[in-house]
Amino acid sequence: MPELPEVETVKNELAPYLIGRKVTDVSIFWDRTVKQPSVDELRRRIVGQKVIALSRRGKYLIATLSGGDFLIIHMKMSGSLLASRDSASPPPYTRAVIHLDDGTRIFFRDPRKFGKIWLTDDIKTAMPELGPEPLENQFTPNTLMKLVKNRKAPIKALLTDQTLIAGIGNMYADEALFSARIHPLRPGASLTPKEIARLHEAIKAVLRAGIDDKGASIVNYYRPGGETGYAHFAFKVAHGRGKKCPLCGTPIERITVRNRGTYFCPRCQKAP
DNA sequence: CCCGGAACCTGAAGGC
DNA sequence: TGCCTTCAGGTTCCGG
Repeated sequence: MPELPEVETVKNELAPYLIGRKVTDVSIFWDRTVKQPSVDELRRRIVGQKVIALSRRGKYLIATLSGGDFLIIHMKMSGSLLASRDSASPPPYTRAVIHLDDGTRIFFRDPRKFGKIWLTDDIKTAMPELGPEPLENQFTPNTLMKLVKNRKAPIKALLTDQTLIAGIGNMYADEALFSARIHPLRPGASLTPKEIARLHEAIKAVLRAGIDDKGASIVNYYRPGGETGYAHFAFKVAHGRGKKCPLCGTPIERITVRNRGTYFCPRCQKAP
């Protein structure tokens, strides 16, 4: 699913459909999509509440509702939120539909059924403790150094650990490591201050570029209006099977780190 | 606490 | 055409 740039794009583009609207009904087609409370209670509680604000924390999308509740959505690997202002039937793999008082419907399309929805008056019950937002000023090179300096896990695994930094996923971790010329298997503690500085800058740059390009549409990611994003066209190594390094021409390699496909240039990113 | 791997799901794509 | 394997934007749980 969506990583930080994709969720940020969904938040920005969904807001005009949602803000100020009242929820008139909710349909759930796959019960386990609703994590909390029960499907029946969700429907009973949300109907009549107005959407006051839409925000993002890490990869979580948070709608603030007028009745004191929050509707929290995580799209996980394959989820999309699609807005429909006509009467078209829900697209395939729609797991939930939110009906609004102006006739708009929001489809939660999620082929792999990993996505989750919560309705709660306490955000903490839905979200675990998350690390800092990497695009906010509080995230400095020093922050990054403290997070990795005593860790021997591969830096790739640390970057995608949401309790350390919120919002970086598989693709943008690979892109940031390539940009900083750091091998994904380097233990966190082995990074030099210079490398930390490069990585910090690279994280911000790849995430900002991803947002500017409205997210990456490799598979299953669509923006609320149904359009794709463009960020994947700018990827240097992510999903780069069979491609060559844009800097040196060496074939991109794929390894597995924590069960996730990891792409890098074996020449620009020296092995540990 | 830290680390690695399996589990949760379904479909697309490529090899034979 | 089939069948089988691999791969896919994530998180959580379990064992060492």
